[in-house]
Amino acid sequence: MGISERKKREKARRQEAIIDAAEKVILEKGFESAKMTEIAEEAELSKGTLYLYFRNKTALYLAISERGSRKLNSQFHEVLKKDRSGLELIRMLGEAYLNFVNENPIYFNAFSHYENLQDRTLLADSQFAHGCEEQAGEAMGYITRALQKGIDDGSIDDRFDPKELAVMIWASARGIVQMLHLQSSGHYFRILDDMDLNIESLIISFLQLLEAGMEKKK
Amino acid sequence: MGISERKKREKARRQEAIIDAAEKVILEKGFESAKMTEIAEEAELSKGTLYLYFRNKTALYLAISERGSRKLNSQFHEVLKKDRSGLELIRMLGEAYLNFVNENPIYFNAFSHYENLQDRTLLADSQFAHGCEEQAGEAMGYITRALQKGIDDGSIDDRFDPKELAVMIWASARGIVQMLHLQSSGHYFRILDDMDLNIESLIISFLQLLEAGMEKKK
DNA sequence: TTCATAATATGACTCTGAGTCATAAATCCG
DNA sequence: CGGATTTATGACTCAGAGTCATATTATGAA
Repeated sequence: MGISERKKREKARRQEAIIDAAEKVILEKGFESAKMTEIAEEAELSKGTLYLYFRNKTALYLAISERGSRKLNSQFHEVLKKDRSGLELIRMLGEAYLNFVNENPIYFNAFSHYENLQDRTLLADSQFAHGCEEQAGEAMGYITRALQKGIDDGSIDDRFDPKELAVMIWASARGIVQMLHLQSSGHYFRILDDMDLNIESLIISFLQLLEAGMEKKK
Repeated sequence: MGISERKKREKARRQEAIIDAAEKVILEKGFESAKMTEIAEEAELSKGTLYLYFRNKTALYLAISERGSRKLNSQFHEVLKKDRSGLELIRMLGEAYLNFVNENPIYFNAFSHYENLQDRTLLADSQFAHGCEEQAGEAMGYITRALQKGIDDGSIDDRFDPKELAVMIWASARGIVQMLHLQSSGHYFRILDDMDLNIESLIISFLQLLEAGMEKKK
């Protein structure tokens, strides 16, 4: 039936529009101070309508997180197309991650927000939480593929299990990128500033360190 | 004057007691669902009194975070006393961090909570936020010292700047430990479970990877 | 011991903001 | 067109953070 098809599309579109509005408000006020009423206003809807599309505020925030991970994965997807050695691909994935967080800090905040949720009932049965997990799995897939390529082409030592290595790289890169993110949002200013360290060069060194660890020993 | 001395001590002691109560409630209900009233009850005080000791709920949570980082640093301090090579010390610091988070997940949550705060006004002029930064700086100091020792005793390659390396290790270890923490609190279950990976062995591999990267090339 | 003053404690109250629901408007379809 | 169903509204409820007028307790001078 064509009508219910169209209705579904319209529903999806409105959902996206609400997420747009939420992002805009959050960008201005931050996650904590963004109010549902403001988001509704921004979306030119009433508060009640928001709740027809998102069970609660958390669901809306999870939706932002899911959108973010989708976007990040599409960057990763682009990288994997390149004709480079496995080791180079890993480096490029790292850079893509870094750029993504630099350019879209709001999504990184959304990720953290999602990960910090303690109330498991908010996650259960949430299509958005489900989507986030799915995207995370996909991201791992990209890293794993790059690593496998590296092992095959000899640029990465084959003593590693690519899946295990992928998780380590993913997690440690997350830590580094988080530090960058905190730095640029004013946190952690003392640690890094006192040390007179530049974060960009820090990341380059980190990639070098990882690479030195992964590289095939001659 | 002896009396104002005593009063100060009592004030500090009561503050600690409130933090104890807060930790207990949070342990049962999680950060999000812990209510000031419950914490007050647990501490056998009225809600209003809590606000004589902590400007707001965030300040109380920051105090927990500060206490956590103090405790972590005292573990680090113990490690640094050992008579081991620099590289071994780094490994032991990593293990101490891991154990700490395993045994005190609440503090790790408090750290994340602190780092995720977007509203800068909550951090400004907060003695607790200040304390957290101080502790973070101290933690960096421990790592830096271990690295310097490793460079001196030849277990770590001298092509690295120990301060820069310290930040990288700190940040990447944070990412790894965070993954462990999420895993054990039910999050991220798909990524790791689908992959049939054991987190303990993951961490060992991570340390090996780092060590391989840092080790002096012969 | 007595009393004024200051420091500390209390919980009823205010206020903000998330989430609900009775009602209204719009859309669908026979 | 008119009854049914779907979507939208915003006044309302309710929980919980934070406040404040009032009460209690401690202190030190007379």
